Amino acid sequence: MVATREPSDNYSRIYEVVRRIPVGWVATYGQVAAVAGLPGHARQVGYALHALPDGSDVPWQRVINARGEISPRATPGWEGVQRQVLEGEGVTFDARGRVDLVRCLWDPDG
DNA sequence: GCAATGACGCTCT
DNA sequence: CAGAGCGCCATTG
Repeated sequence: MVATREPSDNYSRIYEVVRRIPVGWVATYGQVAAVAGLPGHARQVGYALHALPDGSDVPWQRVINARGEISPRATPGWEGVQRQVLEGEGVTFDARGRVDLVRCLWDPDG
């Protein structure tokens, strides 16, 4: 049943998926989009997370791009903070400052 | 309703 | 592996 779901509802769907990301794991925008039911809408995922208010219960910090890099936000140096936060959760990084997707990539099926 | 923007993804070089 | 260009689609002005 479908249902005329408003555009904002799509955002909620993305938030739900991000909330399902366990600590110590990370997911890519494309993955979140696919799990949320919006394959190919990776951009909208980033757009939705951008609209997230500060203090939300959505760990949007665990969402990164397909390359395992932290997308540069409007706040300069934020990616440095983000990296430390993820490290505190148990996420491993490589010498290039990228997340080890082979080790910490979240598996939506599991 | 049209044009521009955007926390991206993929492919080629 | 790294960098640049093109494409995708929804939201905003």
